[in-house]
Amino acid sequence: MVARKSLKGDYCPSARSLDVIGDWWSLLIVRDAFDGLTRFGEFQKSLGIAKNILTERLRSLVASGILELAPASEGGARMEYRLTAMGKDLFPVMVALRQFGERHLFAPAEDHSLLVDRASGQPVQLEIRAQDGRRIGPDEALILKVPEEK
Amino acid sequence: MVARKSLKGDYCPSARSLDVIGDWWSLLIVRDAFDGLTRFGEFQKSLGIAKNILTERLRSLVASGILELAPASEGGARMEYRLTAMGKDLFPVMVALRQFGERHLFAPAEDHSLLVDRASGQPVQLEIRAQDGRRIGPDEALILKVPEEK
DNA sequence: CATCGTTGGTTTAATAATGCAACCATTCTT
DNA sequence: AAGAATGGTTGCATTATTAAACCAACGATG
Repeated sequence: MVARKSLKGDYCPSARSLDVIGDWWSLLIVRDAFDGLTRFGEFQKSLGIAKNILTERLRSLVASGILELAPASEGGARMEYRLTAMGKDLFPVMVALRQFGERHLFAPAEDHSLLVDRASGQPVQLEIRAQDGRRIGPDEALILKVPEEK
Repeated sequence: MVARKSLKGDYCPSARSLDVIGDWWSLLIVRDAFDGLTRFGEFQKSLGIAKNILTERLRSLVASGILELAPASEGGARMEYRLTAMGKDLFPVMVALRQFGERHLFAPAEDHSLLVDRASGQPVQLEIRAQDGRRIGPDEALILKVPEEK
């Protein structure tokens, strides 16, 4: 491999996002973080990831500003990994992935975990809307390219 | 690597989604497909991906039901890769990634491509709502686990 | 209809990423 | 103070990705 291509310079925001969280483990770590996990060992047990890889991914997520390393809330000298405000902004990504998986990757009768509104206990929904409130699907949308700089 | 772990059996729908599109290239291919690309060569040029990897990823996306291989619309014997209905359901994932990137991965003055409503030309928005219409953030939501089978 | 360029790949060899297991220093527990 | 748990690091084997060369089929051109 001649060095994995970086997408940092791409003008497509999705590409830049993937540059930060687009590898095999990062989003799973983030998912677990949304799920309340904070400790190295918790992630390691939950994901079954190799420890050296976990070390690197956590470091990378911290470096990107998605996680932060804070003194553990229970006092001890131990540290814990927590989602930053930026990390919490990945929430819609997680919900979108979840919704896709629910719709297409489970048999009709098969159980799966469910994301609910804490207040009502009812499932939450994700919607894409135009500014006038119309729901927008892929065919009603259009990507406006930025002019090539050169 | 001793065989990358498969998440097919996971009860978390996000994990299963990542099992299908969670690798380094697949979502970029899907992004380009949303962007209207259909041909092998178009993807290859757009992404700068090695051809053998592109071959494998396209095959995998077809096998997963996200893309389909159809006779090219312009008549010839050539084929083209098109998003299936299932593939189009990844739209919210793309929008969510885009939104995250726009918010956090660009300098204030920096240009980026923009997703707009085809009808009005105005940017589209992604929202997560409870059934009563309240907007929901990560702290108002809760993942209901399915009981461990064993 | 013979040739040439394009498309859509496959193969090969080199290098990078990942995994596993063993090891280690520090912190908790008892 | 001894032993276990936590949070890593290191080395080696295996897998994935890459670039580059190669190739077969198709289309266009003369």
